[in-house]
Amino acid sequence: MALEIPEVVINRLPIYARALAALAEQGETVVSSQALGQALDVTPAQIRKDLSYFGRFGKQGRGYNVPGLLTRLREILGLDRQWHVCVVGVGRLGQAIVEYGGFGPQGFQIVAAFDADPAMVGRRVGGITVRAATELDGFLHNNRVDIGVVAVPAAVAQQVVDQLVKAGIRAILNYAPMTPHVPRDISIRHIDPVIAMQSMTFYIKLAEGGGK
Amino acid sequence: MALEIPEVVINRLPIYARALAALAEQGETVVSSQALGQALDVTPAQIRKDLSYFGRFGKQGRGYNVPGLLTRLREILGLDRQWHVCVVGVGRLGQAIVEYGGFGPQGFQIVAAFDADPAMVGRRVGGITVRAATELDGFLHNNRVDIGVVAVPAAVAQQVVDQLVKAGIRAILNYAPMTPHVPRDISIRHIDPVIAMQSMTFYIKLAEGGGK
DNA sequence: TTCCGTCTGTTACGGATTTCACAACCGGAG
DNA sequence: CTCCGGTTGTGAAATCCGTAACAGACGGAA
Ligand SMILES: NC(=O)c1ccc[n+]([C@@H]2O[C@H](COP(=O)([O-])OP(=O)(O)OC[C@H]3O[C@@H](n4cnc5c(N)ncnc54)[C@H](O)[C@@H]3O)[C@@H](O)[C@H]2O)c1
Ligand SMILES: NC(=O)c1ccc[n+]([C@@H]2O[C@H](COP(=O)([O-])OP(=O)(O)OC[C@H]3O[C@@H](n4cnc5c(N)ncnc54)[C@H](O)[C@@H]3O)[C@@H](O)[C@H]2O)c1
Repeated sequence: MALEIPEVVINRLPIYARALAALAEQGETVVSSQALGQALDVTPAQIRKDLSYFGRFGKQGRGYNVPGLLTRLREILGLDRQWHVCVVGVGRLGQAIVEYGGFGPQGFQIVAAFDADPAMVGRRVGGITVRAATELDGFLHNNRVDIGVVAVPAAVAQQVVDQLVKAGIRAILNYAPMTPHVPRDISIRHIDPVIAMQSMTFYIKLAEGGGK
Repeated sequence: MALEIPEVVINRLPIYARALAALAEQGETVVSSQALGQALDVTPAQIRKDLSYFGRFGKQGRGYNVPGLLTRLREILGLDRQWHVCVVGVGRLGQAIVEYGGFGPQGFQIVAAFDADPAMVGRRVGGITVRAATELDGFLHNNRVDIGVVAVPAAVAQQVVDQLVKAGIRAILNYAPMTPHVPRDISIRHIDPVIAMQSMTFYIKLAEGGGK
């Protein structure tokens, strides 16, 4: 609406929302920025400033209304709708993703899965039927799909991403161990446990004494 | 050695290393910061600055020696050693992690897996035998384990993290959808596809026109 | 050897992000 | 009704980070 909102702020909002959901489940009705910050290892000022980009949700002397703030955050992030997701690559990882029960309850509905391997096509995985990779373009043009999950080998990931982008996908979740190129107006996030570990080893080594 | 190196810089190094490994495999022997930056969607200045924290690895007029820089980065990150990893929680996700062939070649050896479910204990998964969760403490005290992977339900994740930390683990890769509390000298990274999607929806919504 | 185009390492700058600090505010106690 | 402990929202200050720019170095051409 008004300001340009820093991307780091947007990236923190889902964390806040998740914590608020947990508090709501415990029956908490109000929370201060201090209490929330303590739970999330974030400074209270950070939380207040982040939220202030979007409005004034708290009450001085009290804190924030838990269900109220949760609802607002969900509106801001667009989590009050259903999002359509497709998965490309139904190998080991792709199957695990399709079968994972954690997306649906959060509003991310897996509406299709594609694989290039004829042996995979037609099989039912986690309630949906695997389609041929050749059907990808057609499907995306005839159905609204918001987010594409890329779970193919790195060697073909760029090609798959290009297909998704050309077909009008707005966001990509990439599991392949490479950095695909996407236009600036497409969101992309990477999930890579190896990369995550490889930055932690630096600090382990440092703690051991920097040297050997 | 000298300066305090920003964590963002450390987090980018594995990405550089991965790209260099790909170039090396293609037989490339030199690369400029410009070329590398183009491949990774990072500015050349960023790459040069990042590397300059650690030394002078390039040659003016030429660029960087690919295998040489890769070797140096691997040394800096500690990727020239073998790291011992344990997995806690061998459910769907934990099994997929243990069976995933992508860790070993990168020097991350899964040396043990633990589960609280008696039905799971004793089974062989991906070449290792699942141990009882009660053995966790003992195992960690008798064996060097560098990194713990947490793949248990969110409700018990904090408890598992506490156990790992108390037993002297230095780094944790957390797959549970919550933010466990860890001491400042322990590294932790989170992998959560739902959170990743939940920040992208903000931008999809924005692109659709901010409104509806 | 000299010249030229290229590319690094580094410093200086500016923008982005976080932290600080406090006025304004809230609701309850007395 | 007033006071008080507690907490927000927010500018200003401080810090962190990325970008720009250029001197100096390199290798090849001639
Ligand atoms: N980030 C993670 O946590 C993680 C974990 C495991 C694997 N991975 C990565 O995910 C990817 C898949 O891993 P995996 O273990 O499932 O591999 P896999 O070989 O089991 O599965 C890959 C699947 O992609 C299919 N495929 C190939 N080309 C395709 C195309 N053009 N269109 C559609 N489908 C195509 C193959 O037929 C296969 O079924 C790899 O890049 C791997 O490195 C990531
Ligand atoms: N980040 C992701 O990509 C991703 C994907 C799927 C699941 N998850 C998360 O990972 C976790 C595991 O998911 P899942 O689908 O494998 O669930 P799951 O129920 O199949 O497996 C959980 C396992 O943990 C074991 N366990 C429970 N308490 C334990 C303890 N104290 N010590 C050791 N083991 C214990 C259980 O016996 C079970 O085998 C969940 O928190 C889930 O939300 C994350």
